[in-house]
Amino acid sequence: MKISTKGRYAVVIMIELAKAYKYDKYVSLNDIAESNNISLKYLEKIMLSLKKQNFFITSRGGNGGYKLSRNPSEYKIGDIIRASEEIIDIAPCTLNNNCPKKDNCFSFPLWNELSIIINDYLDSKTLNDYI
Amino acid sequence: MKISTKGRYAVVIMIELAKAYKYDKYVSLNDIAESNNISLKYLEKIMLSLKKQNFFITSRGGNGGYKLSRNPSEYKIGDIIRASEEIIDIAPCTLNNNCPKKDNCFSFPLWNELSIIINDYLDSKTLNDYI
DNA sequence: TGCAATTCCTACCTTTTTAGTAGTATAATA
DNA sequence: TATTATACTACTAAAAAGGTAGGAATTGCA
Repeated sequence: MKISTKGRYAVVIMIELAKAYKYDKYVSLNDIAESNNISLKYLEKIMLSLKKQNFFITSRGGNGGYKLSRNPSEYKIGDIIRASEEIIDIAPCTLNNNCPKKDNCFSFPLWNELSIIINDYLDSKTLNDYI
Repeated sequence: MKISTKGRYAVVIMIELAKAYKYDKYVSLNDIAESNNISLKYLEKIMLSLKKQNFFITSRGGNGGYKLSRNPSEYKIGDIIRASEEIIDIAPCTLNNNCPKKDNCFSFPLWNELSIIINDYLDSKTLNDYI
């Protein structure tokens, strides 16, 4: 039971962008890769997932990179992790919430409540809390 | 981010044993496997992990099986999942809690707090809550 | 006594997921 | 035009997940 590097790196990247937000400057992935000791190519791939959500605006070429399109406080950590294609769900029954036996299942309340606790926590925090 | 079948089935099995506790009867894995639609062989393997913790006493042969060695209220759900060899930890840094950079890490507080929330929840519940 | 039921134990195996890497195209800038 | 970036597609090795297979040991019962 863990959050994969994909979800974790996504948050790390977004925190870096959040830190640069007040300077209104583009941050290149190369900088993030080096300062966090993560492969550039892998970060590029993760960015591709996040890109679909319009989390940031980009610029190619020299002095280019990524910057947030909104204030850091408007990014929930839960949204970032979900966007990275990491599925935040504890069991198949909590993911779909459509297990036919859930009303007679003794363990469903456990997985369901835990899942809610985790999601609520991650949705209660924004990038602003980690700058 | 999910709990594997190993950890989930472990809890399912233990709940079944907890339900039978008041009758002081052995429950065979075959019964549990059939009523929960899980392969017997796989359950056997999971039991092997749990066995190390002296969670239950066993009897072979006809009318044999497993029964809890203590009152259901004395089994924390967290202990059961951990015994199943499922590691309940969100990131490497929360598992060892010895990342050299954790004091300067912007995301450590996030993973650390989430990890604590999950473990606290799972340790706050016992089998008695799911009978 | 012998057979059926059951746990105990080791080894193996297939599929999926994780965690990347490689290569190239495209765009901006100096 | 050389350099610095992102954008995108395809591939891959290693690990983890989710089992299966086979048999040995033990016990209860007819």
